Amino acid sequence: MSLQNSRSKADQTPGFGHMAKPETSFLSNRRPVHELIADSLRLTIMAGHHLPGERLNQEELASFYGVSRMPVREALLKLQGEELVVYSPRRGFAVAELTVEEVEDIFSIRIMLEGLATRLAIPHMTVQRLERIAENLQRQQEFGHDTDVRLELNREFHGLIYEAAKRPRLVALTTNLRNIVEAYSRIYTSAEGRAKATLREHARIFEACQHGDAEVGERLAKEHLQNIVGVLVPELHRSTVTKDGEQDSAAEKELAFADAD
Amino acid sequence: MSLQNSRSKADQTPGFGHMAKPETSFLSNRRPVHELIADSLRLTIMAGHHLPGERLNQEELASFYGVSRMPVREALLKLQGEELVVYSPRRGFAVAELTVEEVEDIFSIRIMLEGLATRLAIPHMTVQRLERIAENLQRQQEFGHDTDVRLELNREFHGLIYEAAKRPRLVALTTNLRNIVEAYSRIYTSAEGRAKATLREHARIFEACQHGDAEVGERLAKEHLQNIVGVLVPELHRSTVTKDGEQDSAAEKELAFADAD
DNA sequence: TCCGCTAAAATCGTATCCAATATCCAAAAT
DNA sequence: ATTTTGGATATTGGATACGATTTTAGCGGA
Repeated sequence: MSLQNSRSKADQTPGFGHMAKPETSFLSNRRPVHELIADSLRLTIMAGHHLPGERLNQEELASFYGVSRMPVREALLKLQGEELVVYSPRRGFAVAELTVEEVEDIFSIRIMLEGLATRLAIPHMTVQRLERIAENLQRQQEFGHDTDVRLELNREFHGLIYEAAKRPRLVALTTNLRNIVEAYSRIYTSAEGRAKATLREHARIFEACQHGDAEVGERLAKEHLQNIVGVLVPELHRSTVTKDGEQDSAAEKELAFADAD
Repeated sequence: MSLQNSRSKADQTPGFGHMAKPETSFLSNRRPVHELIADSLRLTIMAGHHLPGERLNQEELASFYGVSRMPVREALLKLQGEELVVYSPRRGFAVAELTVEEVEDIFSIRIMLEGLATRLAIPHMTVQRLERIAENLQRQQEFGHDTDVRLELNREFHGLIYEAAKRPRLVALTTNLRNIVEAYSRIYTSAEGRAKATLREHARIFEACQHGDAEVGERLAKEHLQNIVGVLVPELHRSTVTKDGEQDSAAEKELAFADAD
């Protein structure tokens, strides 16, 4: 399991604007414990530290975080709303498990929404934003060896673009959809040569942003995601379907995830 | 506040398939209390019985439902994940309040997603499903006078179509987006002559389903939603912006919602 | 191997308690 | 008359303890 995590970049409380709090070291923070736990759990699930299907024992989590069960339950409920965990009465919570079809489903939605977001964003590009994106691309080249860092930079890259669209709901949705499939995307990012291809595709999207060409940007963004599905889906099929067409055991699934890291 | 509500048609627990429970009269049900409360609150918010921005007092809700505060808080957390309520630390929960821009944002997403869902659904239409849709249309003509019933039938109509697309995630997303703007849609549905226009548009979408014409169906579904925004957005502007360009007070907003019912 | 039974564990909810923080209203000051 | 301040009150966030119910796991036997 992950260590205590205090970075709240992934903070997506949709409601009131209440920020500018001096961030402290986890349990001494002003934010409610259930939010900190929700954020931490979200990140560990996205990072694949909790495997899909894994049961989430409330007592265990409570003692791990050093809190009572109540804020843990609250955090889990919130994550249920985000569809990162599933809930079954009297059986509790488990990390959401996606079929290959659901992954495809979600990606096809992402293709539409992120294509739209890119197209809407490009006309609003400022010099400052382009600089920040360029700097992100630089870091992608430098530090893209570690999967965790690469995915983090990836989120930031697309986030910087989509933000410019000035469509908070659209951005929130794409973020959520990305979160849901993030654990599965790790399989893709470790695939042969895809890291380099991703970098190339990002660079071309950036060029479209520079040139202000919204149509091209949209097309490239869509193709980018399409390429990911194209590699990811066969890989998922390969790692979750045995010769007799049955699902893998949890152990084999764990293996598939382990070698993706 | 609304009475205790036991219809769980809008039940959209995304996780495990755990249905087929004999529905009883609210608190004597087997389902966890926090789920029942979440469902009830979701419906009352969608019905506009809790106005946007209204604070949701936990103690009050607990005593209203005759339970302790814990399941109420859990229900609120879940609804926060669905973006039907917003949360602010130490201040609690309030019904989510959308700006006109956010309503437009959400509708433009709905147009894409529901257009896609309609197109994908039409090739999978069965005779049984077409019959059910036809029967729904019949009821729309008969019982469409009451806004609540009309919106319920509306949900069912589109739900029946989208279901056929066999894309559970896509359907779940459209359902959620619809839920979020439902309270605001009430303003639209009460607008002059829109009820009849909606019926006509539904009938034409149904014809496209019958003829198996996916492209036409998609176009009609999109136009249908576009027509709704076209009426709704000016109406929202009219009812939330004063002559000097400032926001209305809560009292005036309540009025605007009241005459929409 | 496959049942069926029992024991252990986990969930769900109540009740109660307390600290921290908002909220509200009245008094004071500008 | 409006704004500011102060303090009482209400509400939230969380701990803790307890009980009821339900899963789950283990184990012995056919």
